[in-house]
Amino acid sequence: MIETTTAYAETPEHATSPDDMEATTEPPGGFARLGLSEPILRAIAELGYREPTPIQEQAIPFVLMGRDVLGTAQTGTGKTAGFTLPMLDILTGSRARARMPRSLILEPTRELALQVAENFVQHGKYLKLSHALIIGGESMSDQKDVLTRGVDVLIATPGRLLDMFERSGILLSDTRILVIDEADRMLDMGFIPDVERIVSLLPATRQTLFFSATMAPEIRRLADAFLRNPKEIAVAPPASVATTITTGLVLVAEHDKREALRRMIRHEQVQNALIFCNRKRDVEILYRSLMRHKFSAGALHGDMSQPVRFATLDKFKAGELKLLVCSDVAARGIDIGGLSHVFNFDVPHHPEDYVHRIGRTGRAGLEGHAYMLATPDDRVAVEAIEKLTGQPIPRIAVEGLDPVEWAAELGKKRKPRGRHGVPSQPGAKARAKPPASKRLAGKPSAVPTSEVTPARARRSREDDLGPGVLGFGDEMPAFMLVTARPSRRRVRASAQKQEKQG
DNA sequence: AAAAAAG
Repeated sequence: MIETTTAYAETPEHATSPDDMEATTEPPGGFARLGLSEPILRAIAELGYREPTPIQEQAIPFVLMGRDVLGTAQTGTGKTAGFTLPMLDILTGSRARARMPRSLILEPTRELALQVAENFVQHGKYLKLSHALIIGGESMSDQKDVLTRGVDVLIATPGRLLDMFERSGILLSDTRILVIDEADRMLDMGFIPDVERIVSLLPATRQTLFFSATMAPEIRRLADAFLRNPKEIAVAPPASVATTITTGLVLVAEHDKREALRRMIRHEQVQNALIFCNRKRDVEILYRSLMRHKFSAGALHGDMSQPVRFATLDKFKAGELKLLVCSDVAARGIDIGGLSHVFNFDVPHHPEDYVHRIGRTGRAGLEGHAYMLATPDDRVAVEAIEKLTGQPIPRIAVEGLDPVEWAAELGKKRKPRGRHGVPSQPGAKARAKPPASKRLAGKPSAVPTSEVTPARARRSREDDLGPGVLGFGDEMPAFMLVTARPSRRRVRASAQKQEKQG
């Protein structure tokens, strides 16, 4: 791997300003002004925090006052410290009783829960507070043991928390601080009934902090139900694309996607990148493909075991992995410092997901890059994204790939599939021909057949399926490799089927 | 259309 060595404009001596000197020895003035106590100021000074971010500046004093807070903010705005720091301050001084956590933080994903827990450990370094992480996929008895000893802060995903409650492992009657984080995502994922149930188990007299990246009407209704006279705080307009992110869109044929991605990765100065796929199985396929091509890559999606999920994320954060192929499990919240690139290998179906995905880069004022691959079928989804963000995504070209154009409007529909994702057998005659609209459209074929050489097609398939169609060796009949469009998928599917059987 | 979270 070739590392680009940058000539630094400043020598280390020049970089050490009086400001830096002061910050390492004394609490940062900005945070002290917010009313945080000395042990917390010391911890955050050691972490290198200088000045509070806007959300911290606005939220911390009100949380310390015991007010409810309704915050519109995404991760990367310093939101987490905005609630952990004052919570630590409030909780310090008295002790937790067995199985009666004094505060509860609800997170939509396990990775986010872990991240918040790490924040508590760092920020509470000089305090004697305990926490428990209550999430699925890991030993319940270990989690129970911690709870029995008594915890000040419980950080949980809703499913496991309720499970634990039903098994009488937890009493929530003394939980006087509640944080609902990433409320919009909880809503998207259908967790709201669980959240409502959990809230009903908490005392009515409590302090509630409610955060969401957007404040859609449904979210606001929830906030109204959970909060009392909240202080409202907003720091980032929803659905905006930060100006520090360079975006680009590559229109490419389906079978060229992996090749296009590899070329982009090699061409760009990629420090570390998230690569999003829409489906878990595509995460696996792309991950294996990148490994075969000797990239430093890992994979992350919700069907992987929890220890592997955390271990992979750790490695990626530590820089041991350069690329992380992932599903939308990583689209929101996960805070990875200095991510240079986000690649959307698939166009997300929900335009908001695009905003969340690319929001993983271009953070903390650093330059970010967000490139997306689109196939001719993705036109509608791309237009929806551009409409939402109000910014067209500049079209960029990747050298050496077949030029393609958007599919005709009526041709965008996917062919219905038979059971198990395998197209119905040829007997279903309606499917043997392209839709009439396509034949009549008069557009040039998206991929000129003459340019799809058997070698190219074979390479593409091998990338996908390993050895290719079994039984033909290198003498595979040309018709199986390049024919009219509708059959390509069928050939692949049958090859896949053959491989499974053989 | 699919992802996440309780197994």
